[in-house]
Amino acid sequence: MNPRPAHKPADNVVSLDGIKVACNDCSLFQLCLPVGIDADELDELDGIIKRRQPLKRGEHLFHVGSPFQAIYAVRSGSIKTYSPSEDGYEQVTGFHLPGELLGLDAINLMHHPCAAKTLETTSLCEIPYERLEELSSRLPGLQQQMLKIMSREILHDQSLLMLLGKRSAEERLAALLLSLSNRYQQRGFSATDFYLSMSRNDIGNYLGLAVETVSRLFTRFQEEGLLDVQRKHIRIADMGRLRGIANARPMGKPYSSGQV
Amino acid sequence: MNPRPAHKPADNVVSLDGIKVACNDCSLFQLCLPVGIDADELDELDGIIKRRQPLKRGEHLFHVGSPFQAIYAVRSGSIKTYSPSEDGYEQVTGFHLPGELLGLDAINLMHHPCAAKTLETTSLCEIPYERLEELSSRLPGLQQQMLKIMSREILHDQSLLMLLGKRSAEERLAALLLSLSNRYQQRGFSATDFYLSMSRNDIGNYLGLAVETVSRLFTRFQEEGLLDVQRKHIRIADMGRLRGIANARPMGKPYSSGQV
DNA sequence: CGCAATATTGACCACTCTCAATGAGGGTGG
DNA sequence: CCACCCTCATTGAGAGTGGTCAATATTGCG
Repeated sequence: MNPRPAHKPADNVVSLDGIKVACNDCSLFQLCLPVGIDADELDELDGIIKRRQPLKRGEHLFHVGSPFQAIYAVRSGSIKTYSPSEDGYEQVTGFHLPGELLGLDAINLMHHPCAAKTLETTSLCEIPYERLEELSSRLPGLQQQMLKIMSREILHDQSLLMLLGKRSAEERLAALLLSLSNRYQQRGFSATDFYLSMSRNDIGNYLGLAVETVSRLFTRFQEEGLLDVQRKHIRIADMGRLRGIANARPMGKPYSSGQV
Repeated sequence: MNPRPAHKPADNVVSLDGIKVACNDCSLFQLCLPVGIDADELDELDGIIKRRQPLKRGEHLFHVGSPFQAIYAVRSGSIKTYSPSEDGYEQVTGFHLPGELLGLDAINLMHHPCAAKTLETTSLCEIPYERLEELSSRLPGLQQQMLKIMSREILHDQSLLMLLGKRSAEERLAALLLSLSNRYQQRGFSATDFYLSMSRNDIGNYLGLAVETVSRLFTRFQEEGLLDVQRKHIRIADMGRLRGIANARPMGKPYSSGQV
């Protein structure tokens, strides 16, 4: 598994060696990789997965309120999820890179609480939820795995909460860049060199910052030698210092959690 | 189900009519109430639930890193969950009222990513996860219900994200008060009259605000005739206007989500 | 080549944080 | 039963981060 030199748009098809082809092909290692699923079961899972035609940039995978029929795994490209409130105001709730799942937040009410839109040309796998449910009721390993993935999602949201609640603007941006870096690296891409498929606007929205602030931060980081920024192409020049910023002690007082 | 006049500390034992006693007793209607579980199955579920002795204010239910063995349902009292990072800095991630579950975020890694601490005398039910897993592999209805609950948790976190990312201080506090109001009302307590079991410090931390800001907001809301505040005792005097504040258009620009 | 969308940069200002002091409860011990 | 202490809550004054508004670049696309 030699890292590609850089992640470029439309160049980010996942491949993971040592994992069953079927699963691999579909970026479903989140469901399959961990323990608890054997070869036969994997074939079964593979059987219910549909490959979809790639979506072009800016197309919607689903809208708010769409009936929930399937969860999706990104094969290549990237997707943003966002929940529009009234009047065109939105909150971007996540960016989904190859190998990552989306749609889990729809299980509760059986319709999508957020919309999903491609940030570039994107291909996906579709996993019909009904059949997944049926399958997982027969395969305890799969069921456990589902719960774990959901749980991980909760964890992710909670770390984001920490980010929005207690971090300064530069800490937030640093954290996002490191998150993307890690996630690309996990998929076999370069950790220091990648393209941002999302706009500055999306980044600002996601991090709870104004676009202008994001822009200023990118230039500042560049000036300070942390990054090489060329529009959407990012090179992390000083990973160590970037980590230092992202992991800085949150603002606010040390907060002694109370009495007793 | 006649609403109690006000929720007071140690007065908030849940009771829901029309639901099986066993389940009712244990505030587990989240697992049982919705479709998909019949009487026999409910007895089985009831069988694995343990009642615990009440915890006193300030006691921990679990710490960060504690091995995950059970999920918990609050019967009476209230609990805060928080994830300490290094050096005593914390992020309060949630307040859990009677009838609500906690511990779901531990399923992924099998240890608790956050700590749970009682805000007052609190009694709980304990549901051993191993046995719940085993049971839910036999009862498809229960399994579905588990997924739904997890999914709801994700939803909840996402609305919090919106709150922290795009809302002004007063919108955040208004939203929290309304959330508590709704949750108390759902459990049969007064929607306009309740006690805050958490400190101003906890509130500020949860909402990403300084304690002083929270305090100032309470006095301002009082002056404006929205609330009657007497320390921890809150009476919502103008529910309509409070809703107006909480649902105000988020700050920032209307955000036209991009091209295409 | 020109328009439209996106990004960058600057000036100004407001919201909220920080620091600091005071006030109010709640518990403990004399 | 009251004095004392400790924690929590409130209030004020000042400062700073990040938002708003506005003008200018840059890019991409038809």
